Amino acid sequence: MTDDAVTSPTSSVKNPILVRERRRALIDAAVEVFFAKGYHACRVADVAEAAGISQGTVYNYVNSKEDLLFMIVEDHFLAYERIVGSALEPARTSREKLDALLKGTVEAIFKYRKHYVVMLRELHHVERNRRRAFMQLAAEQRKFCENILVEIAEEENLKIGNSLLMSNLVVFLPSFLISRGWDFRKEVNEQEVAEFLIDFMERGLRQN
Amino acid sequence: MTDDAVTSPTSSVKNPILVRERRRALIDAAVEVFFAKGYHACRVADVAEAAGISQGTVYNYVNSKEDLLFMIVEDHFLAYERIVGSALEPARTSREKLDALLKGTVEAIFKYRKHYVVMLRELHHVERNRRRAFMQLAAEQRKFCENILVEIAEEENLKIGNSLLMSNLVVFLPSFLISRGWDFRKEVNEQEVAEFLIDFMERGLRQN
Amino acid sequence: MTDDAVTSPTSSVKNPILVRERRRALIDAAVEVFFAKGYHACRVADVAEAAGISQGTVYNYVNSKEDLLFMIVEDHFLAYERIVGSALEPARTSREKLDALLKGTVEAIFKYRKHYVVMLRELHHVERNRRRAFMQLAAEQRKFCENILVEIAEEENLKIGNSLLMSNLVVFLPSFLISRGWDFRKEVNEQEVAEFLIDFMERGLRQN
Amino acid sequence: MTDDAVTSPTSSVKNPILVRERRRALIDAAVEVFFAKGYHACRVADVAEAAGISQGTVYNYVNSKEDLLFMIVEDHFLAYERIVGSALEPARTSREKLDALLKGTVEAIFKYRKHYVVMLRELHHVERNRRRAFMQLAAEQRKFCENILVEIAEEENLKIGNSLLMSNLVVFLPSFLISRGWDFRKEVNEQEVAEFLIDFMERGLRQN
DNA sequence: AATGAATGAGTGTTCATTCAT
DNA sequence: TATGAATGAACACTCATTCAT
Repeated sequence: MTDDAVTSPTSSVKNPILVRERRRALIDAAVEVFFAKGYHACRVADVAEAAGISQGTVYNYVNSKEDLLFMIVEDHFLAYERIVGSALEPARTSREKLDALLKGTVEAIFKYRKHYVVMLRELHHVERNRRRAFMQLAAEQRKFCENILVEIAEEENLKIGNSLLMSNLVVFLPSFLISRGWDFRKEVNEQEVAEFLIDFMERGLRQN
Repeated sequence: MTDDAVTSPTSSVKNPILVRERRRALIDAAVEVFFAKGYHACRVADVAEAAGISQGTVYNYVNSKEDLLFMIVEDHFLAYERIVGSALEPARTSREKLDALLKGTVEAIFKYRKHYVVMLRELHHVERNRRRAFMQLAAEQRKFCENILVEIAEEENLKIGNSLLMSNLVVFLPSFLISRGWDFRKEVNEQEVAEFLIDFMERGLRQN
Repeated sequence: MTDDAVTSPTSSVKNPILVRERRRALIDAAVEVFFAKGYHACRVADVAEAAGISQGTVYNYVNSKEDLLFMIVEDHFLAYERIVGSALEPARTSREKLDALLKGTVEAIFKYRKHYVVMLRELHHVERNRRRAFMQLAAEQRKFCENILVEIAEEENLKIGNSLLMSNLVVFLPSFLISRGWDFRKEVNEQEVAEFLIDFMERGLRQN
Repeated sequence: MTDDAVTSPTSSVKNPILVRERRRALIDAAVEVFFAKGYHACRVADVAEAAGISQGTVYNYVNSKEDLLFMIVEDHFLAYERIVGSALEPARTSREKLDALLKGTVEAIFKYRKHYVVMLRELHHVERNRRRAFMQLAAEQRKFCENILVEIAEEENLKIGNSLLMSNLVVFLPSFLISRGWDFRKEVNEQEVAEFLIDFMERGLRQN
C-alpha cells in the first residue's frame, strides 16, 4: 500500500507559491459553501466562484470535487495539531498540560467549527483508503491525548479509569458546541460553554 | 405556518393498514441503505428493492426521496420518546428518575444508532421548514430532560450549575458511542461504554 | 477471461421485445449520424433524436456511447454472415461457391457501406477487449473464405499462391467502393463496380 | 473560393527556418500520438510534449488542433509525390514506368503507413473546404496514374478495361497492408506482401 | 394498487484556445 | 519567441419523478 494514495491532491500547476495560494483560497471557499449548503447541493462552480477563480481553473489545483473535501479535513487536522501543540508548549507541570490539552482541544474545534461540521457530515464521501488514513490520524491524535492523561494520572495519583474511553471522550466532548449549539447559543456565550465543558471534563476525570 | 408542511408525507393509497405496512418497510429499508452508502449515493430504486417493492410504487406512499429521510428522523424521535417514557414509568424517587433518564437515553441512541447516524449526517438535506420542526422536537426532548434534572437537583439539594447546558449534555453524550465507537469497539464492549457514560454523567452532575 | 466482457450491452429494460425494437432503432440512428458527422462530433442526444426517443432513454438500452459503436460493428458482422451465408446456400460446385462468395462479400459491404465506414473510422475507439473480439470475428470470416478458396483451388487444379494473403485480399477488396467511390461514383454505377471487382478478383486468383 | 482557405496554416513567428523546424517536429509528433491513441484521445498538450515544446508554443505555429491533422495529410501527399516521382524518373519504357508506378505507390504507402492510417481515420474531421481540396489532390494523383496506365496500354496493346476504375484500384490496393496487416503480419513479411500485391495488380491489369 | 419505461434537468470533468508575463 | 496558467464551452451520464398500462 503506497502512502501516495492518501496524500494531498496533485496539481498541474508548477509554481508552488501559486499552488499554495490557490489551494488556500479553495479550501476557505469550500468550507464556506459546503458548510452553508452541503457538499452535494454545491456545484464545483459555486466553490470556484467563492474562491474567485473560474470553474475550469479549479481542476488545475485539484483532481476532483472530492479532493476539496479531503483538503478540508486535512486542513482541520493540521490546525488541531498546531493549536494544541502551541497550547502545550509553555506547559510544564502535568496539571498545566492537562489544562492546555483541554483548552487547546476546545479552542481548536470551536475555531474550526465549520471545518468540523463539514468533516463530520461528509467524511463518508471520501474514498475508502483516504478515509481510513484519517481515522488513523484521528486515532493518533487521541493517543497523544491518552498519553498525557496517563502521565498526569500517575503524577497526581489520580484514577481515571479506562484511559482509552476517557481520552476518546476528551477529544469528543468539544463537538458538543457544534452538535447542540443551536439550542443554547442564544442564552450562553461561547466562553461560558468552553468553561462548562472544561469543568465537566475535569470533574469527570476525578474518579473516586 | 401550517402544520401540514412538517407532518408525515401524504399517500395516494387509501387503505391505512397497507400504508402503515409499506411505510414501515420503506423506513427500515431506507435506514439500512442510507446508513450503508449515504443518502446521495443511494437511488430510490435501491430503497425500493430493499423494501421489496418496485421503484414506482414508492411514490404511492411517499412524495419524494426527501420524505424517506424525514420518516427516518421522525421514527427516531418516536422511538426515543417510547424508550425513555417506559424507562421512566416505574421510577418513583427522583434518584430513580435520573437513573432511568440516563439509561433510557443511552439505550435509545444505542439501539437506533443507524437512524441516529443517518439523521446527523443528512438532516441538513431536509427542507428548511421541516428541519426547524425537528429542532423544535429535539428541544422539547431536551427540556423534558431538563425538568427532571431540576426536580432532582431540588429534591437532593444538588447544584447542577447551568441546567440548560447540562440537559443538552445529557442528550448529547450517548452519541459518543456512535461518533467514536470505531476507535474503541474492539477493546470495550457496548455495555461497558454505557456504564462508563452513565458514571461520567453522574459524576459530572454533582457540582460542589 | 470471460466472454461477458465482449457481448452485447446490458439493458435495464426487461421486456425483450421492447429491447429488440429500441436497439434496432438505436443502431439505425447511430449509423446514420455517426456516418454523417463522425462519432465524436455527434452527441448522444443526436442519436436519441434520430431514434425518436429521449436522451435519457438511450441509457435504458445501452451502457455508454461506445456501446452504440459496438452494436454497429456487431450488426455489420451479423449482416455479412447472413448475406454471404444465403448466397452460398444454393451453390453446389466449387465454382459456384467461389462466385457466391465473391458476390456475397461485395453485396454485403456495398449494402452496409455506412456501417462499414463507421467501423473502419471508429473501431479504434472501442475498448481494447471488445476490439480484440472483433478482430477475432473478422479473422474467422476470413478463414471461412480461405477454406472455400483452397477447396476450389484443389478441385479446379488452380494455383492461388499464398491463400492467407489471397483470402485477406478477397474480404478487403470490396471496400474499394467505399474508399474510392467518391472519385468514380458519377461515372460508373455500382453494378459496374461490382462486376469490375469480381472480374479483377477472378483474374487475380488464376495464378499461372 | 480563395486558395487561402486550404493552404498551410499561418504562423505568428517570422523566422522561416524556425517555422519549418518546429512544424516538422509538430508533424512528426502528431503522427506518432494520433496514430497511437487517435486524434480525439490526444490533447494538444500531448503533441506539444512529444514535439519538445510547450502547449502554448504550438499555437505560434499552428492555428488549431485541426491544422495538425491537415499538416499530416499534406505531408503524406507530398511524400507520395516525391517517392513516386523519383521512382519514375529513371524509367524509360512504358513497362518500366508501370513497374515504377506500382512499386513507388506501394513503397510510399508502406513507408508512410502511420500518416496513412491517421489520414483514413481522421480526415473527416478536417473542415469541409479543406477536405475537398484533398479529394482534389488525391484525384490528381490518381489521374497521373491513369495517364501512365493508358500510355502503357497503348504502347503494349493491352486492354485494361475501365481505366478510371483501374487507376483507382492501383492507388487503393497498397492500403491492403494497412487495413489487413494485423491478420497476416506474423506469417508474411512486408516484402512478400509488396510482391504479392504487385503481382496481383499486374495480373489483374491484363484483361483479355 | 403496482409496475417499470420514459423523461430531461442537472453536474463533474475535459481540453482547445487565449493571453499576460 | 516561449511559457504555462486561466478560461468556459461542451458533453456523457445519472436518477428522481411521472404516467400509461
